[in-house]
Amino acid sequence: MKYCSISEASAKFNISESKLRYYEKQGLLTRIERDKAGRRLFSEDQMALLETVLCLKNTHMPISSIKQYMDWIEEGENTVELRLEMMNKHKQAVLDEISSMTDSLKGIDFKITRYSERIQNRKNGEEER
Amino acid sequence: MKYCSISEASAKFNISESKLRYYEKQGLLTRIERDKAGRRLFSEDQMALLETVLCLKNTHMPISSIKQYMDWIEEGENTVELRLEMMNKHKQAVLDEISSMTDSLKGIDFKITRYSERIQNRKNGEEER
DNA sequence: ATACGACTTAAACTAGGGTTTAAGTCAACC
DNA sequence: GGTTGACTTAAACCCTAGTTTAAGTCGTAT
Repeated sequence: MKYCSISEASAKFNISESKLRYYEKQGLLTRIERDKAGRRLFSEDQMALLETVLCLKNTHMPISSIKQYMDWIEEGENTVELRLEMMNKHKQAVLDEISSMTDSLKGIDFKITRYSERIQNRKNGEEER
Repeated sequence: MKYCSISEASAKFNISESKLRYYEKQGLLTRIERDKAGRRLFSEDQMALLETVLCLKNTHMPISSIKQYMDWIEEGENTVELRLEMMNKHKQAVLDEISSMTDSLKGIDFKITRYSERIQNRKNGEEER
């Protein structure tokens, strides 16, 4: 099995090493092995789990909830229903947030249109002088 | 012209009164009038500006940037280009964020599918006993 | 006139999410 | 064998975005 150092993991996911250490400290990443010098070694499994953590982070799940989810993964097969329920709820929350952002974007687009018109009108006015 | 009290504004936009006060204190809402007892009165113009603030908030623009934008609105016509540029940049940032969230959502959907399968397989296994 | 509810303020406090710091270990090169 | 560079830790610090608190004002109903 291939292992990644913290710098490799950091590069692969484009996330700072300090964040990786922070996530481990917060319990988002567990069972990370160490070499004899005490350096973190990320197994392929760990890298997959990390990718999941980053998906959840990226969709604004709070660290405490991600921790709960990762704890359930650790706990094993009898938490699959809980995990499914959590992911379904989170999916809906993400869809809601995206739709709310898309809505607000319409207001922003309206501003862009109006400002462009104003600038254009000013230019036309100048020509007529 | 019709004026809204803070409680009406709060109800209309479904935002707490303390946030409205906070936004005013941070300079996101300016020139809010007061009645003789010192209570805030939101004009229709103010309500429109507030809606804009909430659009920007909702799309994760930091308070300091929203303040810059509102200051430019106060400053008048000669900041229209700056405002247009800011809105264009922000629009792109929002589109990027939405697309990144949509990407991460695929990972979440994959989990949902896999968990559903595992639960289904378990049920099938039970039937066969 | 007094009690009540809605309103006000500045300032302190909280939570979330990191980053930085201080002090130290290890191993490989010169 | 000593310096260098990558790594480690716990704890302190920082910023953003609010919420809460303490103290007080106003005006209407009783």
